[in-house]
Amino acid sequence: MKKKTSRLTRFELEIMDVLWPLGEASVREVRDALPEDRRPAYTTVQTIVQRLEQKGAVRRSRKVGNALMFEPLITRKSAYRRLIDEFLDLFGGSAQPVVAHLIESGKLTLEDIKALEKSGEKSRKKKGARK
Amino acid sequence: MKKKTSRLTRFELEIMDVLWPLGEASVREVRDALPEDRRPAYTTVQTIVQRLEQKGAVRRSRKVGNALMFEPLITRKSAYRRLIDEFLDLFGGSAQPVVAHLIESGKLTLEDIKALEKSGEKSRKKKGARK
DNA sequence: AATCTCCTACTACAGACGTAGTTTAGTGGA
DNA sequence: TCCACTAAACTACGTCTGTAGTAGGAGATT
Repeated sequence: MKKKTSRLTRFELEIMDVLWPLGEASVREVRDALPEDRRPAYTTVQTIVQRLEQKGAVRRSRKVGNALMFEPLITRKSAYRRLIDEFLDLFGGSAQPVVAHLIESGKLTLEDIKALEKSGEKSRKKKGARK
Repeated sequence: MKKKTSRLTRFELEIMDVLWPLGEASVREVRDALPEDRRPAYTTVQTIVQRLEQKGAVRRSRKVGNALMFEPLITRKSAYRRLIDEFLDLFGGSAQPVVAHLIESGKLTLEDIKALEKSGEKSRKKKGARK
């Protein structure tokens, strides 16, 4: 059974967003990949990576020189899903009020919907099998 | 200019969800309105209401007996919007990945979106003058 | 007046987060 | 071999949240 990975915070997610595409990275690489403006201290990134490790979201893959490499243990999809589910709980678990707001505020346009319609159909057809 | 009301937490939002429909309520009334299972101590609710007061989300409206009544200072709409905006920031500010996930997980159907889009259009037309 | 009750005010506290300094240890070159 | 780097490990700390206890006031009950 899937290990119950706990919720990721904003910053943790940002770091995962670096790791997911790279497959693996050292703390320094992660830090360097963050936008230059608000780029935290090396040790700050290190701390967060450690916390991600404790949470079971990443693990040490190998050592390069004297630096550890970290790789994701959870998928972007599962992390996103988790966040979204928790967020929806704030609104009684229903997506509708949220989406209504998105539309009302113009954050979601007809174009978006059309695009989603396409990819949504495709992926729904393609995957009868699970997750 | 609009006062910068800070973000509401899950529990704070739950309490606002009691206050919004009622218009005003005492701490006891708020507490009693919460679901009987997980109903926190009286003083816990009191603390949260006080924090809501500090955050500028509610204010004391009047005194009934020896109890204070509290009324919302912010609208549900603005609070929701705030939460949603912050949440979207987690995903780079775009609604699309979120909505894509909603669709994929079956939490939202295309029909839902279309229905919402219609009403959204209507309300957007209706109100050229904002907020 | 002495109590009882209910409410407000104040205080507390642990765990999560963002943030980072300090100490220690491993590695590659001089 | 010894040093300079750089990374890992540990420690720290303020703020926010959920959670609640305690002290003290004001009205209701004898």
